[in-house]
Amino acid sequence: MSEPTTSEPGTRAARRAASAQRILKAAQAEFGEHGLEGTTVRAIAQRAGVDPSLVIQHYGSKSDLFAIAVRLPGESTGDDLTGHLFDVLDVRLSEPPPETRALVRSMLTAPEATQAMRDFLNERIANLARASDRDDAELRAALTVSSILGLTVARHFLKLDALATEISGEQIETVLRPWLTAALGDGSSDGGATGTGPDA
Amino acid sequence: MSEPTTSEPGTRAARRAASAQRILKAAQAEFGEHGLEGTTVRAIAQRAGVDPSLVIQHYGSKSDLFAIAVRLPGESTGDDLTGHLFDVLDVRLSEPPPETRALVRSMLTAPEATQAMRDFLNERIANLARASDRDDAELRAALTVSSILGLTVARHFLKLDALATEISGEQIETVLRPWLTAALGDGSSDGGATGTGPDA
DNA sequence: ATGCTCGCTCAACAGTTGTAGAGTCAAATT
DNA sequence: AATTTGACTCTACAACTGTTGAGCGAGCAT
Repeated sequence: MSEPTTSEPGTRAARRAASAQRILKAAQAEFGEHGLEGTTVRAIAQRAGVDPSLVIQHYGSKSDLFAIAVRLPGESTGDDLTGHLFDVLDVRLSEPPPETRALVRSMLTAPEATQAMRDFLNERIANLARASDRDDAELRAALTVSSILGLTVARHFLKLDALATEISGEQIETVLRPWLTAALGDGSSDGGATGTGPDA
Repeated sequence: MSEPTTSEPGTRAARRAASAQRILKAAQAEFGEHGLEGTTVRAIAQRAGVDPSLVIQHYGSKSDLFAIAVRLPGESTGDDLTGHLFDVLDVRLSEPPPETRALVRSMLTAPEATQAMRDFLNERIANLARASDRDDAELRAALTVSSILGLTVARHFLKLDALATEISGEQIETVLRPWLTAALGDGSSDGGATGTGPDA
């Protein structure tokens, strides 16, 4: 009686949206652990506590769900994507968000993920290179971004001993940041360590 | 009449060995392109020009074949493994060997490959760190190795624009090597460059 | 030449996969 | 209260997976 008719979030449509979200979260987690090919629709459904066919009903297909779970960028300039890899570096390196985990996990085996990662990193490199006037700026930017990628993989996916989750923290940033900034701006044969002057 | 009895490589056993090798090469190529889960025994067989069941007859199972195709190190100190990742850096960065491709491709999705990669890189880091006396030597070694890993992934698997196969060559090494050596030996806040003394 | 050996293929199976369609039951509408 | 809606589950299917065992046919020893 109290509420109008159609599209107001009441109980049935809200529950449906909640289901969709639960499925999406489950999918991100599962994709992030086992990759696109490694995760089954049934596993996602079980994790979300629903029937496998409901997953399809909601998202059309496993591939579509993956694309959404990973937020494949269309061709945007990357406004909210500016973080994605770099807040893993800039802010603090604790744990990558689920979407990033899902994307990185599949980037070597799923063509869609490879393409998405390639696009993302290419753009990131171009942005970085644009800030420098060196002639090898692009190569240096690529090396920088590659290093960050390697660090993410080594730390959060391979879980190397020296980069264990608890051991490091911001110690990594302390060592890495001047390294990277030097690599971007400073030449190899040039003399001065002209970094931004990090605290001792 | 001319030849003895049993194990001399004549025509039938030699052909068998040749088949085994052809299967192995096909497996490495296929694993290197699509990863462990992404490649089917049938695809390997077709590439080798044999029946799928022969693949199993030769190598027992798909997992066993993968382990051999990737040469999972048991616990050895890594004598011939010293190359594997570093000759991709040191010698010249053209194309990783098939075994490396197969291993890297699956390292994020196949637990066996993850473990193998982890072991390999951990040991590599330990070796590198042992050559320095800094207290953060291990962390710096890990960062160095991670960078190389990231570069390999970005260049040969993601095929980033700025690291395209033809564009770079040894230019990458020119830029990267002093960068890495500096990162290993030289501190950001410390004054003295007490490293091994890079040329130029 | 004859019988045996054995590298290889054929056919098949049991399990798993993504996905479609019919059916169910509670909630919303009248 | 009766009816319709629609979110969800059940059942099923066709395709594909790794793997097995029987059988074929060429190479070997006698």
